Amino acid sequence: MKFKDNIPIYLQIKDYIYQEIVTNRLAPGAKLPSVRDLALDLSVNTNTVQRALSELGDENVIEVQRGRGSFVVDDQKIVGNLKKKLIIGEIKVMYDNLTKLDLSKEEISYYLENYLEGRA
Amino acid sequence: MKFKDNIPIYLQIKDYIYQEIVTNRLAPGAKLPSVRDLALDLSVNTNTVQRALSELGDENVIEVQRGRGSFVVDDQKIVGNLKKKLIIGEIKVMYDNLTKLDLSKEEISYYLENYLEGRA
DNA sequence: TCTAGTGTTCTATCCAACTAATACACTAGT
DNA sequence: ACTAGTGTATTAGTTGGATAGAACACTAGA
Repeated sequence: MKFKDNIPIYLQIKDYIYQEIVTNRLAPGAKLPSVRDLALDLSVNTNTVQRALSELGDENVIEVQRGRGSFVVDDQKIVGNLKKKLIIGEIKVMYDNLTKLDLSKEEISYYLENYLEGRA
Repeated sequence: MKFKDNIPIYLQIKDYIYQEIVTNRLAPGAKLPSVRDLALDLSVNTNTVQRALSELGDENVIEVQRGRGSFVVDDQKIVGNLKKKLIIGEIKVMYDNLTKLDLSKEEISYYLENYLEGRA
């Protein structure tokens, strides 16, 4: 996995795991790879993975069990809420940043339609 | 000015100046505050401002003149292109991130409409 | 020519993120 | 009991961003 500069790796790992969960590649209740395996896969240090998983545990997105492993929270509703939260979060950041450029709601709407058309 | 953690301050200063230019609060050809004044205004170190301005200069968004000051590039077309580039950039990041959550173009469109409605 | 205002450079220090290597603590199966 | 696999913690070292303070280099006007 390739990481962007200027954004802490442990945050990018969190995002990666969010994605795996929301897309159901890591289903509710599923066991995550061990911190050591993840570190190998992502070519980062164990401590960096540890930090990411630890925060995900604090957020109740995964359940971290000493000696057993880490597991996606086994609750479809929580996962659904997470997905919605991530989606709205992305849209809000975009909207707020465009607002800072003095774009009106109508202008934002216009640019969005244009962009989506280009993806047709 | 308040800065976010996890994002280098000099990058946030760049974004801030982008905004000032694109919104015409800093018109083409206008003189920017000195690095020392900017550092005071933003409550950061001179060197941090220096780094931001230096990069903006490399990008030809401003013209940095030793002994005179820094000036917004005096070319309406360049400013216009900058604005478009920033807008498309914001939208692209949002779109790509939502795609990573396995959302289809139609789903993205749906969530966007919903969000914009809520801002009516 | 002097001076105030500007950008530029340098040295030193601090801190968070990251790495490396190792050890510790717990769990489950044999 | 032992062992393999797991999360957790510690100590040490590197790097990039940010700070502080000072000096240098250039410009324009008095």
